[in-house]
Amino acid sequence: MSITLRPVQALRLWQNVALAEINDQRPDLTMRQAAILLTIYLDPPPHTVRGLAARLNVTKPVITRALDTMGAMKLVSRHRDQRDKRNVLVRRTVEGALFVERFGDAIVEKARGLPL
Amino acid sequence: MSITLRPVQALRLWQNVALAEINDQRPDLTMRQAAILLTIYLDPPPHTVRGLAARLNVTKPVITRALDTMGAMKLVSRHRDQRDKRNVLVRRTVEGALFVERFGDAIVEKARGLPL
DNA sequence: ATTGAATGATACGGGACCGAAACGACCATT
DNA sequence: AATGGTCGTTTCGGTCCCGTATCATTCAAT
Repeated sequence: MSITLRPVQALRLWQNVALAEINDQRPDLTMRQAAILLTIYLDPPPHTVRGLAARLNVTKPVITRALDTMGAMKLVSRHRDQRDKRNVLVRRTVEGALFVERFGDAIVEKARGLPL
Repeated sequence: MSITLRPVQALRLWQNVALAEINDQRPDLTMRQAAILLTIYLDPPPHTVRGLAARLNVTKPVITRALDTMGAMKLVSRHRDQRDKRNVLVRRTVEGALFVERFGDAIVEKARGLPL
């Protein structure tokens, strides 16, 4: 068994989530920022700039800038790797975990309300 | 009965769709643009700038600019309302319909591949 | 110690978006 | 015809993002 969605339901779901996100106070993340954030919170650590860039298939400055922005939002934090000081380890934060959790709940809620 | 998703599944779904969108050639839409496009294709016409602005709870320039961008991408088209020439009617395009259809299919596909 | 590779950050020019305000075209009422 | 309201667009100043190229730091191998 797997999650079954019809295309029109999928689109309606995306629309409803997008509408909800837009109307929240929080400045909305770009698609790339969202992908980075979710990767940090869903994929197993450690997460480095280079690793994230490879995972998303984007350049490193994209990751650096996204971490700047989301770091200012307190959604992620950066730490130098003490074993190899070239590396930066990206870590989760309490605020970030809460944000991701709320986001997941919002999607679930919109999915529940979908017409069949 | 309704669509049932667990939060972690919802997040994984969003991540996978975002990752797929980023790696497609197509320049990705902002959250607002996506909401506008989906509203045009899912909600019943006619669609006006003012109506879309009210639906999304954003200002009119946001709609105008999004229509500029997505019009250049051929995802939507604009037409003056001949009955009231102040209005602009936003219409679907073949390319836009195809884009939305593909997007829906992509979400469905990612949902199907979700671990339980 | 020196060299070369690897990592992440930064500089630069260009483009897109935002909110607020002003604008032109159009309609409806008088 | 004049007036006030409605609709969509444009302008303004500012911020953020992008891709490319370059930079400083650190590591590893000589």
